[in-house]
Amino acid sequence: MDPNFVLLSSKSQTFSHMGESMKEEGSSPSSRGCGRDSPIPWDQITISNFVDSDWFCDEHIQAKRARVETIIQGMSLSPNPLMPSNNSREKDSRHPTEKSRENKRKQKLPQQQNPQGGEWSGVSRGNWKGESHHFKEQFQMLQQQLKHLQERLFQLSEHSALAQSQEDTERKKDSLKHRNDSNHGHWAVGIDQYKDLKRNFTKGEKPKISEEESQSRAPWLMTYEEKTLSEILKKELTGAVSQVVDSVLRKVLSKPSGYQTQLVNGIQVPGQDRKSGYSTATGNSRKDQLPMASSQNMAQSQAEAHMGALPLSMKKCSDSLGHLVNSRMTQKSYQDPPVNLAMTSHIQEKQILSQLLGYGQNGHWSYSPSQISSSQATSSPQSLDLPWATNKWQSSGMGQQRYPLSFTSSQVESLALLPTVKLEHENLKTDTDVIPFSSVHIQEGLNPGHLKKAKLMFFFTRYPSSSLLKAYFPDVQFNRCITSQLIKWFSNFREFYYIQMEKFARQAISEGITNPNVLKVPRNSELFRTLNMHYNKGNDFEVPDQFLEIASLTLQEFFNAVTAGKDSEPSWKKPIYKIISKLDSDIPEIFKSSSCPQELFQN
DNA sequence: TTAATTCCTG
DNA sequence: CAGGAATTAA
Repeated sequence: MDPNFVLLSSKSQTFSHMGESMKEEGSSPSSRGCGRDSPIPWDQITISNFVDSDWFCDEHIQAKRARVETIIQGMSLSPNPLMPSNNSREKDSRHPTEKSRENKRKQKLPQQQNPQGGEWSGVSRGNWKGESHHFKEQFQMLQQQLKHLQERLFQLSEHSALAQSQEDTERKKDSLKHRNDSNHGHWAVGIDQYKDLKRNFTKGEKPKISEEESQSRAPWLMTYEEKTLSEILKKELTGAVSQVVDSVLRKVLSKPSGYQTQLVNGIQVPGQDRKSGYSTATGNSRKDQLPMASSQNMAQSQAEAHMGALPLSMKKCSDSLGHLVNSRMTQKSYQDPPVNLAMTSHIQEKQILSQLLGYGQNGHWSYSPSQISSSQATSSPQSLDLPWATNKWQSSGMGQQRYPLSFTSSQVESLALLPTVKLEHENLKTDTDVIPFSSVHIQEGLNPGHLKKAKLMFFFTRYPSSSLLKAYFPDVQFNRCITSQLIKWFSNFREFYYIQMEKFARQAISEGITNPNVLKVPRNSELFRTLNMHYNKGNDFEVPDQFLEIASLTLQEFFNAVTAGKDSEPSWKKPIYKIISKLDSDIPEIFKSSSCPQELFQN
């Protein structure tokens, strides 16, 4: 599945706003100087620094408060300010030629896409308008809560700095113990007035950070009081935010009941046949509105039948990148709540929230892989290593279905084939434990690994259609250029193939052979060696007998034609081409794997 | 027109 | 193997 890169993009995108302040906090020398520098994720940095290092840097408190407020506002504000920068980044990250090509297509197609897209967003807007209001209200509630917390914290910090009696600390100890025991007295430290709010917002679900974990992660020189405050703040913030997010999602997911069964693109809906989902989709279905060629659809469902959801790239080959991305993202928001809430990263949730709030539509969510990789490469690993996101992804199994989570040696080796930027990206991910959907992410272009794979595929198909190629290169982002490049590859393969056949056929004739039936291509023959050298350099793959038979037949056809003196005719090879073109066979399913060459070589 | 193919060249 | 020209089929 590729929500991956949609998600990744959204990660970098959604958080770029708040990330401005956060990253600054996590990595700026000043904060490092105050707090002890430790490689902890920034979500923790922000919180623990907030209560920790700020105890020692009082002059920063005001600034940090402002930051937190900015963050919260950023969550409820329009992400629109992000859009322009993102778009420009997307464009800038592309090659000029590619860019112009995309632009051309975008100018050509809008008539077909926009009406559908517009109708689509109109519908969703209408359905979710009421929800949006509610969400905004909840967010405002959150903001207020946070302000209260900040004020409270500020007061307490002052108070504790002035008069920190032993009696006090003893009492805090007790309350902390009590909290550990019962998990009820979250506000035993004297913030009782927040108890009710806390209950309202946490509703049984506890933040993942356990007491021990957070203590071991933040073993600062804190008093119990401070620790307690830290814990409370952490739990409160994470709990409240996730609660709101979850409630939002619950409402959204339960709302458009009809969509759920229709928007099953790549998403297994229990009790619902996915293919019937395709066929019975109505005009309201996103799927139907995707401007895709039917052949692509077929290839898609065929591929999906074998490997689950396809990467986004396959859905983008009709050049309607943004529209398709958008629709796919929305599909995610329709997923089955119980399952997918667990599988949905916070990034996704925030992304969805942004959409629910009325932003991020009209195809502005489109991202090129290059943009994603570049944005990830430029952001700090820590900012990417969001523990909750990682945990949820690891437990989701979504990424695992299509993307190997760990690097085998061959996979690492294969990375050497990737473009430089991609390689850096991969390494970054490896280092930061955020591997899931990035290990085999969508390729913008074809790399030597793809060439290798294509050559092996030639053993099975000499005349692959573009739809077939799309099906067998799921990790490639198909566009006009890539498609024709692949087609050209096979054309070149054929060229070499036919040249060899003609050459050896003539050679046989010159050797005085009269019976074409003796012309074979045994594995010890020179012809085989030549072919194997060309298509299977390194002998990584066992040349199928089927191919050798076809080669023999080709050889005989050339032999017959030349013997009959047809080679004097203008296009005497054409009949031979026609014969051979009908001899394509099915390609083994393993070739559909995005990490195909490696898997083949391992076996 | 466009995509696919072949042929030719580097 | 890529690029370009020419041809062909849709």
